[in-house]
Amino acid sequence: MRTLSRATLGVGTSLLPPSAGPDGTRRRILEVALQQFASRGFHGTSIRDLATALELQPSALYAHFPSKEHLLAELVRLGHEIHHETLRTLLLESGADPVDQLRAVVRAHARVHTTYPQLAVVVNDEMYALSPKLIAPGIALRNDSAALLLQVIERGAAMGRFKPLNIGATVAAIGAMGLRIPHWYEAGGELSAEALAETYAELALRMVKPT
Amino acid sequence: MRTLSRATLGVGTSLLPPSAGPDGTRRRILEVALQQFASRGFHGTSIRDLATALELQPSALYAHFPSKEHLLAELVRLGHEIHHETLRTLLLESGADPVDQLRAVVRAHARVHTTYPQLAVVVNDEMYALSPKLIAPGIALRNDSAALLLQVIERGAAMGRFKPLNIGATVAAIGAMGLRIPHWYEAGGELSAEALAETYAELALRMVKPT
Amino acid sequence: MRTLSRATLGVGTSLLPPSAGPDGTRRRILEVALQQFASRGFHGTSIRDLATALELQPSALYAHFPSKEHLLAELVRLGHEIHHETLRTLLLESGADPVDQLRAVVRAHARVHTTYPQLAVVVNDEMYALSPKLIAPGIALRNDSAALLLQVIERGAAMGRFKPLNIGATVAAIGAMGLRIPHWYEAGGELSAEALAETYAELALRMVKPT
Amino acid sequence: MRTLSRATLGVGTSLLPPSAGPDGTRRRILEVALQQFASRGFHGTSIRDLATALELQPSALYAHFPSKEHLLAELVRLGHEIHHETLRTLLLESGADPVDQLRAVVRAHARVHTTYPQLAVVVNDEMYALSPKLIAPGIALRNDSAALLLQVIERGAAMGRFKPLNIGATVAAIGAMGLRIPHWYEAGGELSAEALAETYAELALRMVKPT
DNA sequence: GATGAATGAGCATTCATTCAT
DNA sequence: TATGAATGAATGCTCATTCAT
Repeated sequence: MRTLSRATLGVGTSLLPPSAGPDGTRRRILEVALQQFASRGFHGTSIRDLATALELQPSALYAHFPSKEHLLAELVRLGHEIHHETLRTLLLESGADPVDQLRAVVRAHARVHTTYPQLAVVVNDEMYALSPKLIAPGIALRNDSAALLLQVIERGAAMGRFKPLNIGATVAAIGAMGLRIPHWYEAGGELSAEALAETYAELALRMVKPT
Repeated sequence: MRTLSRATLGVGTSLLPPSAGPDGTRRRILEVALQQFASRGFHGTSIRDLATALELQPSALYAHFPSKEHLLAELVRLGHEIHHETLRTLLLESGADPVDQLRAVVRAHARVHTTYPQLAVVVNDEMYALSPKLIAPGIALRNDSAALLLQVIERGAAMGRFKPLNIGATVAAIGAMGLRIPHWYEAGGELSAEALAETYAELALRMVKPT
Repeated sequence: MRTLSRATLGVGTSLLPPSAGPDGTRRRILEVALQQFASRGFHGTSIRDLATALELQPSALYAHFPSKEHLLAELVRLGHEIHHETLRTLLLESGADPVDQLRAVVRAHARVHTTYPQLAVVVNDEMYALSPKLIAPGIALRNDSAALLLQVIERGAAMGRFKPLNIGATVAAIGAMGLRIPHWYEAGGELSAEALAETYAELALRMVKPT
Repeated sequence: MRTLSRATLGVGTSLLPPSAGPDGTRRRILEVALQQFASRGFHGTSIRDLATALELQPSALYAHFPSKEHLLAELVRLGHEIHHETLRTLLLESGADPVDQLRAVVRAHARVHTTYPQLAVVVNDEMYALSPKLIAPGIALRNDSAALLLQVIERGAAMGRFKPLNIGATVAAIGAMGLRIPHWYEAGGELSAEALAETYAELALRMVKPT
């Protein structure tokens, strides 16, 4: 029995970043897998489902990926890569002021989730379908991103610019705000992605109550 | 190959609320299913997995539930029930002040997620594995809860007690904070559930910048 | 494309010894597998082939054996067991005379191969399809049997009753004579199984040139 | 899971006779196929296995052989050819004495099996994977060889030089001795191929008890 | 309530083979 | 000659579920 999709994920935006590789069957497979894993889950999507959507025989996929799990692993890798990359880039552009830095990190976090919502869903909700070996690099990158946010807030607190409550809980809360975006935000609606990012940055600043 | 569980979900707390029914095989099945659906997902858990953990034959489960999907439906129903019940109770106790009301709602939201983390995970992440018919009541309850939070904030804003930014985004953000708790919070750690609830209530108040 | 069977293996005799277990689906599966592995080989026989011959669904076999390989392992185990058992029994009955002993061993070896030809074929030709773990006990039993024949001849030689040429080669030759029986001998033909066993015993005696 | 090879087949000797054709990809394919068919069986070896060992793509093999089965057929043909050729040659050199003739035939039989053990294994154990059409010439050649041995013994018996027991069983036994050589004989061990051939010839003579 | 044998559909994956390049 | 992408059938096996006992 077919069930409801997880959410109406933004259509029309490109599903994958350019770093996913050049057009061709390999990229098509990644895109179809991304869409289906995001809406029906990894275990809820069969190789036949993918093949049908691709108008290919199931066996043809194996010329491009050694297994269904490797397909997921590649998507998770891409998702972590674009997330990490975006955070790093915007943070570097933001200067030394903790307020600007926090704004930059939260904005980046939000923008990644509005730009690549399916990728974010797969990374966050389906990553655990991977075997320990394939999951490890993802866990590491995720911890890196949390650490980055933590350092920004701790530095701001040390400088007296932030008055955070429990820092760990605050970091978790700010992270969570972005993580859930793909589950409710609709691209093309009345709230633009840029406005959402700006709002979330402002909310984060309020959470650490800067002067 | 067995894979990592979704998170180290709090062990030792009772998995299900008393409303799940009296002890017995039926309750044991619900508890095992809750644990496995939460850690491996609905599609990632087989009836045989459940039966093995229960030291029962797969066919024995069918004396208690008509299908695997009904098992999930019952868990989702219980999760929504306890969530709604908790919110309603704490809100009724909070009086008319929007600040107290917001504090009550956020506290309740957090406490549900620290008390029944697996149930929260199943409700939020696995609900979409249900067929449209079984999913509808859950969607309705969820919208109710969001509406409740929205009303509290709008009333506070109208009374001049809150100065929210975009209200929809704020409601989503506050909801998200609680939803992610089961994925990182460890019961018995240095942060007590009560302290976390208090912290999240305070963060929410900061987000709407009350006077 | 279906190919010729390995040989027209004796039909009408019971395929498996009583030690294979009581009648029922499990035994039927073993018998069908034995027949097909013997004639088309382990890799040339599919689970669907077995299921078709059994008038069962492929999945039904898995209630009785955990895998196709375990099915083969059980047949190999039975084959080694009956071989070892037969040799041991006849040898014990034969008294202390090396001539009688050699006669007993060779007769037993021949009789096993005329009585359970399919089992012998599977043991000898398909055993190597097993993984190292499952193959080990079979290798051990086989070496035991060879050692037994070796000891009889060596003792006879030490007593001056036998004048063997190279003992290792002689043991191999006597073993080989029996091993090939299922590939040419036809039960019910003009040569009775008993006469064949007697002839082979005599040939073995000639090979060690007893007085 | 990779499994044990059928036996430690003599390495270092040339796998194929010169008649297999000149060096080049075609011969390399034949050699690799011979090795793998001998150790894992025809059905247990895939075109991909061969291609991997050859460091070639699976499709590349089809420039040299029309199908996997034709590859096997060519190996079987070569095996029968070399066997028949060796028997014929040594028999022609042996003169008219039945004792010399039997010695020659058994020696030739043994030498073929020590010189081309993999080829012998493929011919004897895998021939039945061929379709009836491709298998027929092999069966014929094999019967010719048996007939040749039979005639030598019958002639010797008629001349009073041999006192065989049941002739059919004796022929089968002598044939079997050679056939099993690849399964136990190790080239380079303490027993030389020549010594083994000599021993087997002597054993055969003892079996027919020549004066 | 629970079991054990069975079903029929579906699973991920591998097979030998083809074909345009 | 060789490749890389593809096919279509088949592989061993697992799935949720049923049913007589």
